Amino acid sequence: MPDNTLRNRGLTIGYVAERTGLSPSAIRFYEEEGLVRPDRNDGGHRRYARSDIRRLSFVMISQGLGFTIAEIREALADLPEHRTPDRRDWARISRRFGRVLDERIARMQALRARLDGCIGCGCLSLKTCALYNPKDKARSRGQGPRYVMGDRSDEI
Amino acid sequence: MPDNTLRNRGLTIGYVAERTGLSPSAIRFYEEEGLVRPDRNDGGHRRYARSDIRRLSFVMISQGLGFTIAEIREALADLPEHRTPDRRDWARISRRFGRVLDERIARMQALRARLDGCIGCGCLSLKTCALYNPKDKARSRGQGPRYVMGDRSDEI
DNA sequence: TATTGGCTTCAAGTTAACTTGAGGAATTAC
DNA sequence: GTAATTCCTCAAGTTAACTTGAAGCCAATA
Repeated sequence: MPDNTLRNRGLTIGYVAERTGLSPSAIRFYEEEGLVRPDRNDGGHRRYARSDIRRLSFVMISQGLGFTIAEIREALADLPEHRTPDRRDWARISRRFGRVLDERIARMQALRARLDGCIGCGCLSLKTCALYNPKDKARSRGQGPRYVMGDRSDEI
Repeated sequence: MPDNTLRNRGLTIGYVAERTGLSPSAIRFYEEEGLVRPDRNDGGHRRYARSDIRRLSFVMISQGLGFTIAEIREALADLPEHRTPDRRDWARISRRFGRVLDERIARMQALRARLDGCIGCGCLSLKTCALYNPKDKARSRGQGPRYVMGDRSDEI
């Protein structure tokens, strides 16, 4: 009575899909993206290791935290290739993601504070509007001051 | 000497683009999306009102805050159609967005806290993993407990 | 052995928020 | 009046993260 999860050594994509909740197409896509590297059996079917379930779970959790596949791939690149990743490995990656999350929260709070400062203003100019002017956008197209959200010049 | 910003009553798309920093194609796209409704002159060219600069600035700011076009459209639907929006209008919308931002920050902080709780765990199961299990995902495909990030069953 | 049913590849579709390009008309400048 | 801009529409391309479908092997089962 062969275990139907193990066919010709390794887990089938269907079983991994069952266990992770991902669709087979998503798992294949993650392979294209370099997040997993399953073996193949003689017939050309993918065969996964048990640790791939862990990897894929990490992918799902990371996505839930708002990370892109590129970021996740980079984080997973830190994992040992031939050793099963252990708690310490995951902890390292998690701490790294935690720091990124902290930065994001800080940025959101800064935006939030600026919005608070701007509520009720309504006639902001580019020169003074903190919301409009966060330097990370660098929208300066054309030179000279452009007044926005206001009617300070060239009234119609 | 006609003001080159006003051609046949109203602002040209080029001028509005200059003033907002948006590209003409983006402004046309926002029209398709229902964020602005310019007039047309006899030749079929778009003619914008001055208040459209304000609307478009609001769009840009809102996008910087992370809102989608659909959300922005909904917010702008609150604005009076034929009256130039005033400070009170903007303040109302801004407060609404502020509340949404607050929620987002809270959610991020909750995720952050869960990540902290999970660092070092490494062998989580679906039953106990707070990160994997946020109900907002509702990933349950197929019934029965699925263990993830762990090797608790069917060891290879 | 035959038949399901799972698995394979590859191409194309999906959403968001736009951009790019083609082909042509309107407007402005000289 | 003519050239140079600017604008028009419409179709298709772009990125991310996948899904869907077609056409056809591979594998488990009766």
